[in-house]
Amino acid sequence: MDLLARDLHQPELPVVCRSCEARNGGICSALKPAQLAELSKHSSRRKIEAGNEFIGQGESVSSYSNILNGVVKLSKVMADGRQQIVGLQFAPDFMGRPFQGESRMAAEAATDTEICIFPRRAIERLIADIPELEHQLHNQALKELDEARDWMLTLGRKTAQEKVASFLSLIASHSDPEQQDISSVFELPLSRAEIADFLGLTIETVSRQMTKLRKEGIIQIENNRHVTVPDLDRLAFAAGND
Amino acid sequence: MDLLARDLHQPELPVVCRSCEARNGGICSALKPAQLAELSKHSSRRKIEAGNEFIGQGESVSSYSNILNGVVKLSKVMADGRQQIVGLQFAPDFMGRPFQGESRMAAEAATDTEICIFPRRAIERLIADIPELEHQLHNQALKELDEARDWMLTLGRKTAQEKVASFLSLIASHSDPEQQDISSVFELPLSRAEIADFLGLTIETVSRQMTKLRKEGIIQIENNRHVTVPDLDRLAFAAGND
DNA sequence: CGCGAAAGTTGATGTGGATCAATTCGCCCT
DNA sequence: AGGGCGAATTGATCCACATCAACTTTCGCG
Repeated sequence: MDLLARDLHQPELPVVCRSCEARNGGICSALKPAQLAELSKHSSRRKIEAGNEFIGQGESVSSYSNILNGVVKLSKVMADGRQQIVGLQFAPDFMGRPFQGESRMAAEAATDTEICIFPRRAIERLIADIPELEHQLHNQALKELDEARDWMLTLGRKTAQEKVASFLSLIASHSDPEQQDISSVFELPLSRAEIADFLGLTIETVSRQMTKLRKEGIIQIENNRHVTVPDLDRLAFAAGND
Repeated sequence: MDLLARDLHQPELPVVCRSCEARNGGICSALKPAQLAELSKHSSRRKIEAGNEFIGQGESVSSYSNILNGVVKLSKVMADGRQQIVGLQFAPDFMGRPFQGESRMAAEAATDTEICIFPRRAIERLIADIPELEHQLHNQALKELDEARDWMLTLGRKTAQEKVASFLSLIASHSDPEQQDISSVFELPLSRAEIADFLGLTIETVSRQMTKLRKEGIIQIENNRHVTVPDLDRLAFAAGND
């Protein structure tokens, strides 16, 4: 990685993953400065353009990474091409899982994304030394498990309308501008096709339900991607969350 | 727990959770004998009849437990009664999650079940002392996460036929009689209604698809619950796994 | 600025699974 | 064995979402 050298010579980046430290939940926040400095010798920062797959399904994993910004989608594909997105990861999530040789799904940048890459070995050595690090990863796994199970309810039991509203709620809850309690404005990180793959629907049904929500005044959409939600409670209601 | 005293006085149970030790993955297998003896002072064994809910959705969790035998279903319910089973747990899975006050779903015994209960405090104290224990729980969480994501593909993208076949494959893979590679015989741990809630279908559709699989010779069913699969590969094929 | 491709929308029609409605089966109880 | 009841099956019909097809919007690019 030639990016490594560059990062280390920028004075404004004294340690790699300063970004992680700044946010809660990043893997680096469990490390002491000395450990962080050690880790930073082996890590590098990388930009990935929207649409680029960086871990293929069934591929072996030789590195792990923190997401610094952007959205990453995790997906599974069946032999005949049917696809299901099984998770979305936002900064500062940690990706790749220690002590497991190969990925059981594909990871692809949904938006332009920056990640901080750690070689597999370095991470596994650190985990052996620092119990707090495993605790942190364990918590992230539990968080992802909760999200996956919530989504199972959505996939199995909700109507198309509720699914689309649930998706919009999910994205709204991850749009950083400090949790507007009532309203929210954000850019959709996914295309209609990707939303369909996340919700177990077709593009057309997603489009129709978005139009319906728009006509009911629950959302406004500009340029396909820019969404305004005037009343998050109404959206949550449409999503079936009481 | 009056059961506690009883267990401690049975000479054939010198430490609680002997059963866990015997199987791989139980929480006790990470403990040294001394730690196990200590833990056993606070733990107790309990039988739960099929159909009994023992952790309600939104209830606070004051104990954790190992499943010794039987099948436990984890489910979520919407306000209007729609239900989704989000996971099945088999022995020797660990249930309840440390450091998290309340359960986000209900746990109910699907079959008659025996569990070994540990008070919340005892477990959390042990975890602080024994990194290996957290490693073990982390691994279980990752396993459950994989299962949840596999099931998301099933819920979102498979047909009713494939869903039912996927379910039967899942149960077959957990029926202990030493992994018959080609064929398998087992009792269904769930009723048709529960299978429907697991698959995001209705009772009638589950029944029709079972009939169809039966008529195609992929399975045989006796007395509603007793299933014979002469060729597991054919079943896997019907489940959409290539 | 205007062309072209990709993405999204909208409409018409088809269909897999839901819903409604009888039976039939399996099991407990005496 | 027989009666009663919940669970499961089977059939008829319906409808939410898929599919197929045409059209429109957005956006990159010379």
